[in-house]
Amino acid sequence: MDTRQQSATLAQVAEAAGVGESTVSRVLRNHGSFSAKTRERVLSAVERLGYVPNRIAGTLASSGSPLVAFVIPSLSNIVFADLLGGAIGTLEQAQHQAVFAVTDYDAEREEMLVASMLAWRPAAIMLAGYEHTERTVRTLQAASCRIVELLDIDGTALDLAVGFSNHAAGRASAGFLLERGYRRIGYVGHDLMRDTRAAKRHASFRDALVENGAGLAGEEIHPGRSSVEEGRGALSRLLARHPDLDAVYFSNDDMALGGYFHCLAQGIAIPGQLAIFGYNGLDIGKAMPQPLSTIRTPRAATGEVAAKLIVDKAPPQTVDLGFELITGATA
Amino acid sequence: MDTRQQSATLAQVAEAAGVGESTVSRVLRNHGSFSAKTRERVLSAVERLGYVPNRIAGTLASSGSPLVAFVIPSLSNIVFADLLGGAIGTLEQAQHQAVFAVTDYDAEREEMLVASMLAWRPAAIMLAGYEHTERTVRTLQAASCRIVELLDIDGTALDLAVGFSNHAAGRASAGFLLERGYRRIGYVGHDLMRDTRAAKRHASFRDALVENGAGLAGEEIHPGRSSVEEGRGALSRLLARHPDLDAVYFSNDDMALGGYFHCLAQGIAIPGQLAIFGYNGLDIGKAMPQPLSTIRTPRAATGEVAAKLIVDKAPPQTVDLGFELITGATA
DNA sequence: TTTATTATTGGCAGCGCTGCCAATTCATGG
DNA sequence: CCATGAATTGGCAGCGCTGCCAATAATAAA
Repeated sequence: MDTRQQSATLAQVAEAAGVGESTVSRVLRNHGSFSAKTRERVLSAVERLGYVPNRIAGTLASSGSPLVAFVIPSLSNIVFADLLGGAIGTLEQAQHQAVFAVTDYDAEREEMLVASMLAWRPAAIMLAGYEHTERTVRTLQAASCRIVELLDIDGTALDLAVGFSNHAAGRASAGFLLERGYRRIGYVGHDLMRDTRAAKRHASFRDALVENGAGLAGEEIHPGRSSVEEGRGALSRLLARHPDLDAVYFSNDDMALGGYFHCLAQGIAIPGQLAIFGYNGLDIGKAMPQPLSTIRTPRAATGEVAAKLIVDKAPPQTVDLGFELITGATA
Repeated sequence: MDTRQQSATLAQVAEAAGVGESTVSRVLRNHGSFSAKTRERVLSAVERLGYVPNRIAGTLASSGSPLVAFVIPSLSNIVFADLLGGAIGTLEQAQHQAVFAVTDYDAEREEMLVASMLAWRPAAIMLAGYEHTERTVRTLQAASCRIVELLDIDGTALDLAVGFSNHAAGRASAGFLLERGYRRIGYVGHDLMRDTRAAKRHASFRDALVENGAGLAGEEIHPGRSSVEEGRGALSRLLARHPDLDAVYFSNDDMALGGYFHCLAQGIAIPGQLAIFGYNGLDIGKAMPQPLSTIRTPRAATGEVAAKLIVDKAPPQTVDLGFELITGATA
C-alpha cells in the first residue's frame, strides 16, 4: 500500500496558517516584510504539513533559473569530476542546482545534449573546450543563457572561458624535456580526434621539438579513450618499434602511469633508461615510488572560478588560470 | 551588446504555423494525432523561430517528472562516477534528466540535500547506502517519489535497493586470505565513521578472522578520505608498529595501490613478504606490474539496473548484483 | 486627535505548457 | 446526397509559485 500523499501546496499552507499565499511565499524566501508572529504561524504550518516548496513551479513563475547545466565529455575521467566538484560548492551557496550530461567525447552527442539542456532554461551552460559543431554554436548563441567554455583558452570564447592553454602546456613539456637533455623523444597518447585538448598539446609539443631541431622520434596512439592499461600497452608497442627512445611524453597521467608500470615490469630504469612525462598532475602521481613528472592543471579551481563568474554575473571574459610544471623523479 | 532574444514560446510557434497551441504540443511530442501537412507547418515554424520547448513549464503542467536526483558522497571517488555513468545511459533513453548533489560523506549534509532535491519533485532519488539520519528517512518517506538505495543491500530498503553485500565482501576477502595461508593479517583503511560501507566490510572482515581463530593482527586507520597517498602512508605506519604482518586488507583499491607503492619503494616483496588485498576492482589494478588481488564490484551495473527499475516503475525490491573476487598476483 | 508614513498583508494575473473536451473536418457506406 | 464514425483540431482551465499593486494595520509626527 502506498501511503505517500500528494505533497502540500503553498495554498494549503496559507490556508492552514490563516494567511495569504504571498505571505507564505515571502516568509519562506525571507524576502519582503512580515511580522514575527506571522512568521511563526507560517513555519508551524509548514512543519505540520511537511510542506516542501516546488522549485519547478517557483522557477517557472520567477524569471531567473537556478539551474546550471554541465555538458562534459566523461565522468570516469577524474579531471571532469574535479571540475564539477570545484563548481558545485560555489553553486550550492548561491542556491543553484547542477544538472549534467555526458557527451562521451562525441561532438554530435554534444549537439543533441546542449539542445536538450537548453530546454531546462539554465542560468548557464558549461562546456569542455572550444570544439563544437556549427549547429551547437548556433544553438548556444540563440539561447539566452550564459555560456562557459572550460579547461581550454586557446580560441575565441563565445561568452566566458576559464582554464589554461593546452598549447602552452604542450610547449612547456617539450621545453622541459629538451632542457633536461633528452633528444630521442616519443609520444604515447589516446584518440586525438575526440579529445581535442590532448590533440592541441600533442601538436604544440611536436612543434616545439621541431623548432629545436629535435622532432618527435616516434609515437603510438591508442584509438580509444585513455586508461592506465592502454598506456602500458601503448608504451610497450612504441618501444618495440623505437627501442632507442630516451623519453616519452604521455597524453595524460593515466597513460603515463601505465607506461611507468610497463617499465617496472620490464625492468626499464626510470629515468636513466627512459624518462616519463605526464599531464594533469593527479594526486596518484605524488604517491608513486618515483613521483611523476607532469603538469598540474587547476581543475577544481577552473570549476570554482567558472561558478563564481556565473553567480556574480560577470561580463564576457577569458580567465587564464595557468598550470604548474611538477618536476618529479621520472624525467 | 547582447543580441540574445527571449526564446520563443509555444503560443508564438502556434501563431506562426497558423495552428492551435495543443496541435503544436502534439506534434512536438509526437503524441495524439495530426496530419502530415500540419506536422510540416509546425516543424517549419519551429525551425524558423528557433523554438526550444521549455521543460520547466512542461513538467509543471504534466504530472510526471523527468528528473532523477542523485545524492552521492563524492565525485572524486571513481566508484560514484561509474555508478552515475551506468545510470545516465538508461535514463537518457527514457528522456530522463539527472541532477545531483554531493554529501561529502556527511549525513547532515545528506539530510539537507535530500530536502533540497525533493523540491525539484524528481521521479526518483538515488542515495548511496542505508545510513541516513532519522530526519532524512522521514523526509524521504513523506515524499511521493521512488527511493533507490545503492551499493549496499545489508539492511532494510525504504523502497528499492540495488547493489551487493558489503558484509559478504568483507567475509569473502578474509576467507580468501586465510585460505591462502596468511595468518598475521592487518587492515589499512580510511574514515569509517563517514564511509559506512567500508565500515561494514571492516567489521565483517575482522569477524571472519576471529571466527577462524586468526584475528586482526593490527590496523591503521587514516581519519580522512581514501587516497593512494594516504594508503602509502598508512601502510608505512602500520608496518612500523607490526613488522611481522604477512598480509594487509585495504579499505579499497586506492589505498591498496598506495600500499603497493610503499612496498615497491621499500623493496618489500609482494606477495612473498607481504600480501595486499583491495576492494573495488578498479581498472588500474589490472595494469599493475603484479595485478591487484581484489574484489570487483558491479558499479556501472548497479547504476544501470537502478535506472531501469525506475524507468520500468518496478515494485519495491532489493536486487543483489553480487561481486567477483579477483585473484591477482598481490595475494 | 488627525494626518502622514511605514510596515504588513492579500488578491490575482500570469510563467509556458499539458490534458481534457467539445468542435470541426474527412472518409465511408448506404 | 446524407448519416456515421474516425481523424484532426482548437480552446481553455489549470500545474504551484512569484511579482505587482492595492488594501489594511501599525506607528510616528503634527
